[in-house]
Amino acid sequence: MARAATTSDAFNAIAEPQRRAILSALRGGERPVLDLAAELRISQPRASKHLRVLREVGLVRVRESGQQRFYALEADGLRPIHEWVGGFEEFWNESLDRLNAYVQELKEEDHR
Amino acid sequence: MARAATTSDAFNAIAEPQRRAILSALRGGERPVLDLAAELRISQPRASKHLRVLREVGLVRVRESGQQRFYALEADGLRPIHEWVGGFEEFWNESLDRLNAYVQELKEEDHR
DNA sequence: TTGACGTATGCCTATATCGACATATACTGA
DNA sequence: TCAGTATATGTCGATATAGGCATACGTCAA
Repeated sequence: MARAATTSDAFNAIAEPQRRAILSALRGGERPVLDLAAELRISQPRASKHLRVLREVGLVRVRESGQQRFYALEADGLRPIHEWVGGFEEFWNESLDRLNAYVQELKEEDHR
Repeated sequence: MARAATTSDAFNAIAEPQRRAILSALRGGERPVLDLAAELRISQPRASKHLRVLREVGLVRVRESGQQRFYALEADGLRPIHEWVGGFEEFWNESLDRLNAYVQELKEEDHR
């Protein structure tokens, strides 16, 4: 065996920074491919490939209109991730020690 | 250029199912390596390597005790992910259509 | 019908793991 | 000192992308 397939679920889909950027860009509404490619400053083929991955894991949907394809968020797919991560919420460290350490850091940065 | 480095942030760290399993297992408290390897049914070297990745991105910390190393959750590292994903919360689809479809699914499962 | 435009895909190269194994390192007790 | 236990690491083989480029495909306007 070797490296496991990665493009098969939402966890892997959002592991790619540019794919996260695409999802963020789609928060403003559906967008055609070239539009997204331009905003992310990547080639059109690269955009299409990332969009394909996102589509396959159900994070975006497509609407065809003439020669354009408008991609839109399908945010429900992010929900399982939010829930999984949220399961660790009770372990987030909120102690005063931490807070103090943080404040110290800020101070030291100030003095540089 | 080629495939981007993946082991460098929390998003990538949790893209690996076994690493997610390790984090879940650590919710019960710190555990030595062999213990985790046994629970996940993976080899000790594999466990050590996954733990190294998790440590490098700040999702676990180690406490040395004799010849054992106890790994513990450092859940703060998951927080940025929770926040990023939470940013899409407003787009989650809660329409009645959806809910109805879900109820239908449940009914159909019942009739099988 | 033809040419331009918007997208999707196939091919190729470089690289990053995953997993298995063997082995090095470190600590412990006899 | 020495064997035994718990971990970490290096190496090797297989495989999965990311990116770039060329190109196929479908739509539209002239």
